[in-house]
Amino acid sequence: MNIEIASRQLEALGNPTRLTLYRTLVRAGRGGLPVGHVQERLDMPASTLSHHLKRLVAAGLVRQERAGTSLICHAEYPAMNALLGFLSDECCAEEGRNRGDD
Amino acid sequence: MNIEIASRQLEALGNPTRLTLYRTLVRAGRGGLPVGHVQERLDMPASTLSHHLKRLVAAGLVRQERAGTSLICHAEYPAMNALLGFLSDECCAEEGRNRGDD
DNA sequence: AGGCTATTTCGATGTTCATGGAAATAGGCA
DNA sequence: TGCCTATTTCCATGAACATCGAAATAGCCT
Repeated sequence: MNIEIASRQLEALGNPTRLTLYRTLVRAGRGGLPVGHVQERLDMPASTLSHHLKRLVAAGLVRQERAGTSLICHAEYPAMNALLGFLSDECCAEEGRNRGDD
Repeated sequence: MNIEIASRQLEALGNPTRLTLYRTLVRAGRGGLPVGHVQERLDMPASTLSHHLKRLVAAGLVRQERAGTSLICHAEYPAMNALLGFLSDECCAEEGRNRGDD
């Protein structure tokens, strides 16, 4: 994990539509959800959904898997955990070093 | 915590410059860091830094405190924890409900 | 092959963002 | 008050983004 990857993932999640989409997939669990199912659930145009999904996939937060004519989308839990770890990582690592009074 | 706030915070972190900036403050710990100190450390123009800092403050991720002519910046740890919680929250809440075979 | 459904790509439009120099402001000190 | 340092606001520019309809593509089934 590094700044480039982390910021790309955070940017991908930093849009209300995509965050809603991502959380829908996170809630769905390991079984995932077909694109069409997500579209109905979130009631958005297919092209818009596809666009956002592509960004989440490019960021490594979502994986897609073909099942016939449908595409099943899964949240990539390991990626999410790595990102969460990166954010809390090194918290306060320099604690005190800028004050020197304790 | 809700989608609006969370996505705004994630968007704020979703830029390499701001993420670096934020992590610098997170590492600094409770003592915080003056704007000028951050500027020297990250070697960026003051106006650019101020712009990014403003976004982090607006998102509620950073708090600023005057100390004479300097402004001390602190990472808002509770906000960070709330955001991390929101992301992992409800993970797999619907697990199995879309398949019905177990 | 032909048709059907699921999904993506293309293209256009308006919006927001990132950057940084120059000028303005805030606070402290003599 | 006048000066000095710290920081922000203003402004302009180029780049990236969000949205969505229409057309294209992918994969199945008969």
